[in-house]
Parts: sequence; C-alpha cells; structure tokens
Amino acid sequence: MKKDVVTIADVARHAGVSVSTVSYVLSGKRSISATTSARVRASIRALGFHPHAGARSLASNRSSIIALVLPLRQGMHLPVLMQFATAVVTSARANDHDVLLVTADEGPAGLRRVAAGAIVDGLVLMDVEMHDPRVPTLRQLDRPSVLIGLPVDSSGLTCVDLDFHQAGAICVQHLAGLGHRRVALLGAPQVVYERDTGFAHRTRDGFMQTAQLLGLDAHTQPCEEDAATVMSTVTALLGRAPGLTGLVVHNEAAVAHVLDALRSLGKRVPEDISLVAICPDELAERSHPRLSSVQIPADDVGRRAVDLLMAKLDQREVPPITLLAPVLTSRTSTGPWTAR
Amino acid sequence: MKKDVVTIADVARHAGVSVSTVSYVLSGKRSISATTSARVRASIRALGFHPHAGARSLASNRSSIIALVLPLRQGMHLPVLMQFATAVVTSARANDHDVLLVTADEGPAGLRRVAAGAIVDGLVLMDVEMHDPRVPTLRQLDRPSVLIGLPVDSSGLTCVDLDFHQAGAICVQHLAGLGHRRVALLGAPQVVYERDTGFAHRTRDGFMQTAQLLGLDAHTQPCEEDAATVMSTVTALLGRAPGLTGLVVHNEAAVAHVLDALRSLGKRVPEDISLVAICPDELAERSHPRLSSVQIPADDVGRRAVDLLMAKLDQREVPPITLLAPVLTSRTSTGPWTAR
DNA sequence: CTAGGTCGTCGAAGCGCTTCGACAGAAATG
DNA sequence: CATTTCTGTCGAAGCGCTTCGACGACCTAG
Repeated sequence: MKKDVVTIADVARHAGVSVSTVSYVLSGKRSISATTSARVRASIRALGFHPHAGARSLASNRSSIIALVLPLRQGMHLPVLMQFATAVVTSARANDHDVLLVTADEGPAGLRRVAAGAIVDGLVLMDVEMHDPRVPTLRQLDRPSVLIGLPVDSSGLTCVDLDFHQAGAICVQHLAGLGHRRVALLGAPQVVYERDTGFAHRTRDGFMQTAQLLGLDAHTQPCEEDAATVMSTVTALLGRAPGLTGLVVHNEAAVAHVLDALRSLGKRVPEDISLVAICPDELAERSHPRLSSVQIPADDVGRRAVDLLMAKLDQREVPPITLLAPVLTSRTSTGPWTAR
Repeated sequence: MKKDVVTIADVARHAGVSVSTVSYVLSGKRSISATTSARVRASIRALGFHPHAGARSLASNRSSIIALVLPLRQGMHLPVLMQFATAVVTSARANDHDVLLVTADEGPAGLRRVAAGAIVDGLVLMDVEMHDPRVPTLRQLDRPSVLIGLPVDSSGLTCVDLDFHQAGAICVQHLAGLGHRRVALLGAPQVVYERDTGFAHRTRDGFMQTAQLLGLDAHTQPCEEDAATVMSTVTALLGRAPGLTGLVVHNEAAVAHVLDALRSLGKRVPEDISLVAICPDELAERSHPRLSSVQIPADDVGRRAVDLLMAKLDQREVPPITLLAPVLTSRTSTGPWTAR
C-alpha cells in the first residue's frame, strides 16, 4: 500500500512552522510573511498535500460544496437544462466550490438531507414551479439557497428569473420595428391569470405598455391549450382585429396549435402574419417555420444564481428577485410589413 | 437564530445511552438490543438529528459521495448523456451515496482534487476515449473508479462498455432474419483498425462469425469519414458484391455520407438495400429514413458502473471489463428481402 | 460449580483541520 | 524614551463522529 495521507502537520514539520501557520497560509485569514508563505507553499507542493475535505468541513462548518437540484427525468428541454447546469458548475468552480447533484425526485427530503447533514453550504434549485412543494422546506432550512424561477410566494427567498415584463416589451418592439401596426398577445390560459399571478401578468403589462408607447393597436387574449379552443380563439381574434399582422404567443403548449390554426385559416407565416413566441429555443427551432422567439439566457441565469448564492454565503445582502434581460432571436416566422 | 445543530451527543443524552451506542445503532456494526435501538431511534426522530457529513467523513474516512465525471460541453448526444447521468445518480442514491458533478474540462487535475481531498470515495468516468489522458492519473489515485467506455490500455482499471462483438452479431441476425443473404459491414477508418484496436475489431469479428454461422455471404470494409471517399468506397463495395442487400454501418461520422452515396447510386433504403447502423439513437432518429440501429443501453451501463464501484468500495473483487448486451431498435431503414 | 463465551454497552482516543487567544519583537506614537 | 499598536507566529481547544478495547451480566458446557 501507499504511505499514509499527507496531513497539514506533515507540511508544518517539513516547512519548520506550526500547523496553524500552514492553515493561515492556505486561508489567508491572517497575514503571513512572504518568506514563510513561500516556504510553506513549497512544502505543500513537495509533499503533494491536499487538505482533507471532511476535516475542513468539520472544523470550519463549510464544505465548499453547493447542491444543484434539478429534474433528471427525460424532458424535452434537455439542452436548456444542460446549459443551466453547465453554467452553474462552471461558476461554482470559479468560486472554489464543487457541485453536488440532487434530483428533484427526492423532493423536500432530498433538500433536508444534504442541508441538514452539512454536506452542502447552500443550494441552487432549478425548474422551480409556481407552487413548488420544496419552497416551504427551503424556508426552514438554515442554509442559503437561490431559486431559478419564480414561485408565487417568493417571500424570504432569493430568485433569479427572466424579466417577463421586458420580454413582452421586446416582442412588441421587434414587431413594431418590422412595420407592424396592429398586434396581439396570445397568453396563458384564463385560469393562470386568475390564480398564478406573476409571469403571465408581467408579460401582458410589458406588452401593452410598450404597444401604447409606440402607438400600436394592441390586443391581448388568454389562450387555452387544446387544439379546438385555440382554433376558435384565433378565429375570434382575427375577427375582432381585422388586419392583424403581428402575433406574440406566450404559451408553450399552444404554439403548435396556433400555427395550425393560422394555416387552416389561410394565413401564411410570416407573409401574412408575423409570429413571435416566448418559449425555449428548442421548441422554436423545431417548429415550421422556425420561430422568432424570446428565450431564457441560461448561461447568465446560472452564473447569476451562483453569484447570488456566494454572496449569501458571505453574509452579504442580496436582492430577493433578480430579473434577467430576455433575448429575442429572430428566425423565419417574422418579417417586414408595409400597408398593402 | 436557531438553536445549535443537534449532535450525536444530544441524541445519546436524550436516549440515556452513550454516544457510541447511538453510533452503533446507526451503523449496525455491533449488535444492539431491540429496546435500546428503538429508544435511540425515537430520540433521533424527536430531535431531528442528522449526522454531520464532515465529521463522519473525518472519522470514518468515507464520504458517501462519488464523483461523476462527464463532459458538459454541449454535444449532440445530450439525451444519451443524460440517460447515463440519471442512471448513475439513481443507483448511487439507492446505495446511499451522493453524486458530485465534475466536468471533464478540468481534466486530470479535477480527478486529483476530488480524490486526494477525500471529497469522494470513488469515481465514475463517462465518455472515456481510447487514449484518455485521465487514465494514467486514475491509476495513481488511491480511490477506486469505474470507466464507462473502454480505453486502449485498460490494465488495472474497471470498465463497462457495450459488447461490440455481440453488436456485430445481432446486426447480422437482424438482416438474416429479414431474408438477406449477402451482407457487408462498413466499419471504422483503416487507421483505427491498425492502431486503436479493440471495439472495431470486436464488431467485425462478431459480424463475420455470425454471418458464417448463418451461411451468409459477408464482406467487410473499413470506411473513411469524408463524403468523397465514402462514395467511392460504397461504389466499389457494390461492384465487388453485386446483389448486396444488407449493410451494417459502424461509423457514426460516415452514416450520413453512406445514405447519400446509396441515394446517388440509385439504391433506395430499405427497398433495395437494408441498412443497420451502430450509433447513438439520436443520430438514428435524425436520419432519413430513420435507421434501424444498435444503441448503448445507457440505463444498464450507468447502473452497472455504480454497482461495480460499490463493490470495489467494499473491497470485493470485480471483473476488469463488463460488456453489456446491445439492443437493436428496428426502424424504417431495414425491410424484408426475397430473391427477385 | 467454574472456565470460557456472547451480548450489549460504555469511555476515550483519535480523525485533520480551523480559529482563538497569547505573545514576542518591530514599528509607530506621544 | 516609554508606551501603544501592529505583525507574524505559535499552542491548544475544539468541530462531531467512528471505533477499539474493556467490562459487567448472562449463558453454556464440561
């Protein structure tokens, strides 16, 4: 077998200093003379010393590990998910932390396990739902956490999410810039507006305010998610707003149905009607035509989440809600329009 | 603030036993009377005790965490990757271990960091290449590890991989079952056969042996990966083996070119020629027509890898190489054939 | 009836690190 | 020049857990 693990005491002996001095060299929490520091570092390298994570965590009550809680079921947003995860891991490493993977399937119990056992210093939760069952648990945990997504009741939490108000706004700006003068927003189902207030309202407000500002004729309309209802909703909308040429769809599940409806009504996209979706890139890329869409800037969100968590770990104050600027990717579902 | 963390001493006091007794109740390493055990458990629940991971790891030299080392760059095999990861995490949890995510970008240094610091008890590496730079490092680490994939020099390692011999065999069986009598294998580029021996040869052997066994007329042919060379290779092959109706392609990069070549030679798939690929499902699904293909059983592989790692952690002997049965998914690129 | 086992429990010695208080000696202050 | 303030370093006390050896109490077999 190998000789035993190299400990900090070995390093101290080798460098001719005390154990605490080595520790301070490593942590920088007290000033150490340049010469001593250099000698210690040399010994560390010479012996191949790696501090024992467990011992460190026991003594300092800090593990330098954060939990990344995500849904591992095979969904369709894999690429987006991966982008988040990559950003989180990269940022964590940049802050000298490792990442423990916790699946959402474990539910609240999983959070409790890793937090209470002091396995992790803090948590980043992805795929947070409006009424997420993990949220109450999170509140009573004594570890800091950051959510990606915005639950209905976000009090006492730190959240990062897309700025939906801004998302509504840039959709309008995009259409207006192409010359469209009469636009509409097809939003979430009615029930969402009534109950899970939040992102749906924010998008709608951004849409309406900006349309008004730009002097557009704007309509909004909740939108159910089954093909038949979508069909009648779209038909009604076109009747109500003849000459409508710009459409924003903020409803992932309904997007395909809307496209079908337009097609069967004889409206071509983008020749007759330009369509912008607020949805994952994946979906936008898969549709025909490929949709101009507003997407979540995953890299940004991931990095921001980790930054916020680090701040909380350092006891710094952080804003409860961080909203990130949406990005509109122009594809082939929108085009210029001039009165004909 | 909250009252301090509940320690094992608190539990012991509450239950009226010694600290060591509580520890033994938890670990089961010494027999404890049923009544004592029950009392201790009740106290644990009553106080909400969670053992401190760091303390445990320091004292026992076991962290109950394994590392999952994977490439987080956005590749095209995301779904496959995810399937692996999911399987690994699930199996790890089933064995009471957590999973630390380490990105392959960190290279050998990353392995050293998590292993030497005793952050993890062992490692599972994904996406292992033939000449993987992490392999030498792995050998000198004192932590056990399992590789998913088979490097050229696997001595001293534990690997899990697809059984390529069997993969070659079931491709032939599939074609033979459909009535094909003259078949060919388009394999890896020549240079791969010469140098990175291993999976390429294994597939070819499986293919040939089975063809012989079934009395088929079988040909094999290395295959480069650029469109032009593929074109001439396919043309030559059809000249050499007129009446060829079954083709197996074991070359991810060349698959698309092969399809193009067949098309431009006036051969329809599957009407004139049936084609089976050995490639990720992703690719098979994306091609036109969708390819009948042999794919890696990711769930199985992931689970197996963890099982092997657990065995090694328990000092049990494990086979150096575990080969898993390939699965052939029949899609629309293969069809029955009868002499015309 | 006694020598030798088992069983169930306890006490104490670490595991390797961080951090607090102490303290010489040097530098700055009056 | 006396006194205070830094600087740089050390020793030792934990952090919460596992595990080893010890030890009564009880059983069994000769």
